[in-house]
Amino acid sequence: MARRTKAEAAATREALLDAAEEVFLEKGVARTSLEQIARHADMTRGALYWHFRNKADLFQAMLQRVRMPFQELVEEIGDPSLVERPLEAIRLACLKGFERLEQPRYRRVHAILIHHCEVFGDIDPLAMQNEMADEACGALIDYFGCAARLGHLRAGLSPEVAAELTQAMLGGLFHDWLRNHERFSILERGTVLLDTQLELMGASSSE
Amino acid sequence: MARRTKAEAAATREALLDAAEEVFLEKGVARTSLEQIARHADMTRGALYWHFRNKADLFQAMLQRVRMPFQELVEEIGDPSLVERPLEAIRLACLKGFERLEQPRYRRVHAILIHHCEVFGDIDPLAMQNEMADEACGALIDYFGCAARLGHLRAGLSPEVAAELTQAMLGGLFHDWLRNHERFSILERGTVLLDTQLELMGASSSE
DNA sequence: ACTTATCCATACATTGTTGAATGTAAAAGA
DNA sequence: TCTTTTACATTCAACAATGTATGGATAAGT
Repeated sequence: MARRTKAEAAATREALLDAAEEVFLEKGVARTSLEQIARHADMTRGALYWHFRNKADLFQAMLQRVRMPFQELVEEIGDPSLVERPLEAIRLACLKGFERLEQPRYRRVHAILIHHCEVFGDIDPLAMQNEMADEACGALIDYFGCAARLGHLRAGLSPEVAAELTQAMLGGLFHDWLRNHERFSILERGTVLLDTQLELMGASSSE
Repeated sequence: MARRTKAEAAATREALLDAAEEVFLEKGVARTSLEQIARHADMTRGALYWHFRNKADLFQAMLQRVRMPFQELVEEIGDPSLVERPLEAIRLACLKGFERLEQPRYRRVHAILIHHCEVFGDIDPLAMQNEMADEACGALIDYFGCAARLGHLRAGLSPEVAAELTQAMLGGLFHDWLRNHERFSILERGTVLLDTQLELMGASSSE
């Protein structure tokens, strides 16, 4: 066939990634062949093997479109007064994360990463989940530690336990929602759960 | 080769299931062939196809060895006074669950179900996880509702939210631990997290 | 205008896996 | 003891998926 212009080539690359998301989410990563993905994008495997070296390379490119580190969420809020209210910083960052997750692309890719793929090639999704969890937990420990020094935490509650508790709760909510997002809105339920959890853990005097 | 006695046949069946657990956990379900499983049990695919119809049948048989419904955990405690202390019932049931999960067989199979398999054949692990989650959440709502009627819940905390909070926290802890169990003991961390969470949610007057 | 590199389709060789068919020797049953 | 069934091993046909090699047409560079 005919060669495409650079913009068209970039468009087909995006189309292939979109098709990969949809088919991966529907059939699982292992059970989908590269031909199925290509045909779903109205292309052939030739196009796929031109833009990506193999399935693992395609997968990594798919992930790279939805990176969402915890620190970025806090920085995007851009409220300097949050330094004095670390619990509120956690709350707003999580809410921002919830809003992102409701966008189809973020939701689909994370659902694939967590529920619809196994180890394959040189890709280990569990290692990626570990990295994400470690980074989130580290940030939470920092913020809860700051809250503890400011006296914003309930007496007897260590910042480590508070961070582990919050991270476990958020992770469980995350997994439950990604399993079937039609059941509830993660923004709504996440707001309720996070607010009550933070209120339970916050110092009863101030807050 | 030679035919085995009935006891020996049952032993090879168990050996095949054990081998399936180990290889599934190491390589993922989709990436392991039936030949790899058979060879890991010092057998051939002939033995496997005799005892199981196909991969999905083997998988289901593997799951059937570790069923662990929430209600059974409560009933196994067998303390009738728990009716008046529903929060303590939840606590003891979860601790019993943690102890079970530390047994290698339970840990491995659940790790496979949650982190190392996708949909395949007529088996949908996400549907199974949904069933498990629904059952656990239903039981939690019952117990927290009972606790609310007895005045054991903090004022302003609805039993539904308490149940969702607890289930999300337990689920997150579950997933984190199954991802790599070497990092911490689910019994130890689970005890700490569950105790603090229940204390946070319990009525401050009594308890 | 000419060349070249790009973008993609098509065809082919190779491999891995499945399921079933067949073989077989001993245990169970009579 | 004789037959039948069981519990596997071995072999084979068929397919599905991958990776690569090749071809072709045009956009881009000069």
